[in-house]
Amino acid sequence: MERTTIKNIAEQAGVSITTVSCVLNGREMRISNATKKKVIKIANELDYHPNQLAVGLITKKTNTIGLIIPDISNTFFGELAKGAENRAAELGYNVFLCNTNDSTEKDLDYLRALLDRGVDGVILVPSGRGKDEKSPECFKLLDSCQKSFVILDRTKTGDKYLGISLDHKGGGFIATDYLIKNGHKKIGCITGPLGMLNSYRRYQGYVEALSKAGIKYDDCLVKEGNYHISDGVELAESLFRKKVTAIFACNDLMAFGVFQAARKRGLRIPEDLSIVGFDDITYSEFMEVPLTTIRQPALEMGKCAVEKVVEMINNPDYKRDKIIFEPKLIERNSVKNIGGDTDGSKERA
Amino acid sequence: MERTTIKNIAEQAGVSITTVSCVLNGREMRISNATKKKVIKIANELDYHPNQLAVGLITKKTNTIGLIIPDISNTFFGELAKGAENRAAELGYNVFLCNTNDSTEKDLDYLRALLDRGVDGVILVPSGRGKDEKSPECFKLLDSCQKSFVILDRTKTGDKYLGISLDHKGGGFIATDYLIKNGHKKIGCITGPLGMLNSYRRYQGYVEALSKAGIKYDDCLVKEGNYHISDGVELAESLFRKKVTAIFACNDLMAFGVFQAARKRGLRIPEDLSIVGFDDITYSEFMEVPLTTIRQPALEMGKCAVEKVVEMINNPDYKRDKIIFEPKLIERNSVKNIGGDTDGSKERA
DNA sequence: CTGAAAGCGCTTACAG
DNA sequence: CTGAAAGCGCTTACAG
Repeated sequence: MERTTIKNIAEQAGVSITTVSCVLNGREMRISNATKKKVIKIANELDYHPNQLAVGLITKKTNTIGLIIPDISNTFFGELAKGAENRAAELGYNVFLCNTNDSTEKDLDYLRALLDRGVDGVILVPSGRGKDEKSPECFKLLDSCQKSFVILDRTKTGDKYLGISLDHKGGGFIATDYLIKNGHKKIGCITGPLGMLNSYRRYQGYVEALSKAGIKYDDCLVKEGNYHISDGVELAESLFRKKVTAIFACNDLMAFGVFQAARKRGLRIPEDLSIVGFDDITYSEFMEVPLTTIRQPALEMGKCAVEKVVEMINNPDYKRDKIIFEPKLIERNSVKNIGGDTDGSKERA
Repeated sequence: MERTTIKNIAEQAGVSITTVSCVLNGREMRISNATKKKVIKIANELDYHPNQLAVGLITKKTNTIGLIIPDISNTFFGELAKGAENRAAELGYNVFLCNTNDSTEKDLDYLRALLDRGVDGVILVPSGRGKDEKSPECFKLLDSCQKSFVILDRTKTGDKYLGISLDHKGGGFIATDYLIKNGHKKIGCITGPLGMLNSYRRYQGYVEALSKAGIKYDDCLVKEGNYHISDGVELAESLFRKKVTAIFACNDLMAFGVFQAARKRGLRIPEDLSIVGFDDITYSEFMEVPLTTIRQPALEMGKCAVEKVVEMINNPDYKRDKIIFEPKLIERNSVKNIGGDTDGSKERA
């Protein structure tokens, strides 16, 4: 069963391939209704589907988008990808998924591969920790390749690209401020890698909330992690020793780690320790004590990313603005009011 | 900056495109070292990368694999996808990710799209609940399209395809048997949709373990869910009323739901209720009480799937066997020994 | 050692 | 209303 081609149809219909192509593509050349019907009928009978390689080669349009992501098994990125993929399908695009394991070298390799495959646009969640070897090359290629692309989540400050991200600083602020409003003064912070801008911004939000409340910043209360559960476990330990009453974990995974460390130490949450996370991944709601956290709308962000690339594809001089999603506090049960002002407070547990 | 083509190189080098193609592809035609070097040098200077659409069109090989999956944001599938994607990259393949939201119609649409794009093989995790409208069409197409493919996870019994899955019945047996060995006799079971073979098999394992232990099967103790956390919450309630001492939840997500329902009811785990899950997703280890569960090696299964398609691609008459991964009991803290025999028991909490 | 030619499956001016 | 021809960017016999 070879695939049927336009040529097969032409032969059976006794017309030229030009005619077949035209009726199948609805070209306006007033083709007689008779041959039009005949061609369509035969095409259906033969279950004709155009070879997209050939179409792409000639039209320079593949209806294909590349999605480069650090770790698809990470729930946050998984939702980003899902949002993107679903929206792409709605808009008639297929997506190439590229998993980089946070290696900028793979960013570059994949970008090349995508370009070689003629994708119409690419969505990039850049790998790495800030000072990456291949990152500059990757962006250079992006600049020169004339393709539509958007930087998702891990945008750079002041860059000239269409970037989609969250107000991470605002998120860090809200999280810390909420803790402060609940009477906490000795607040630990487990950050992500500070070389990554988003991590740094969350940390800045923490600093700013402290400062605004007139609480003296203490560097000993800040620990740099790497967004893994294990970091939460380890770094929480040293924070416990400093007698913090609350911890702002810069992602939910590390917050889970804190839960675990607390359990081991016999600390009850939120009675003995309050926690706020960041991301609001699906599982946060189902932890032993449902986690209060800052929500990132991952699904919508992924969706937005493909909408933007597609807009750029259809309109090459589309304005490359920045799209900043709003962080949102999701109040659950991991924070205890230990005597702050009443607004924003919440008694439970 | 147009992409450089083979023609550009040929012009600059003053040779034919045939020559360029040959040296770049290492064809054995004893091309003089001089022109060989010249061509390569120019190709590098111009940063030449072959247009894969053209290559694919002519060679009928795209080094591309389609991966059709029900829900990429589900941790289990996310890991499957990650394993697949990483291994594909190692083997020189790019993957098209297709997210079906468990719709067989999308299975079919995507399969068509993949075929139109000339993928060399496809990995399918079929959608649906058993009695699906589009499922037969999808398999018919798979049969007739002459492509290498493997059915992953949701294999059908007795089908003639290369299927990769787990011994689900064995897993259900191990889970239930473990509960029995820990002295439980009144064991509830929250199943997946029984129209899905894998779900049914897990349930069969439960039935078999009961029977082997001489415990009378009670249909009131079995509730059919849909693998969502919410199912766990709801169905656990009715099981509590039946006074079960243990619950086998047929996936970890529903086990999380049971945790939540138990919490609401003031039931302690494992003191008042023992639970065993299925899948061993990342988060299970970090629940309030680390979940005892049956592990599915998702990463390896994804990896295996691409290895098999690639083998089939390279060797069209590759034997289409079945690959069955072994389920493995992961003992953690959600089961209490209430007086069973000592082997397999575990005192904690 | 090298090139002209055909062709992969399509689209699109252009000419009847 | 319809078709011959050129061409997308490549590969591969085939002929020198």
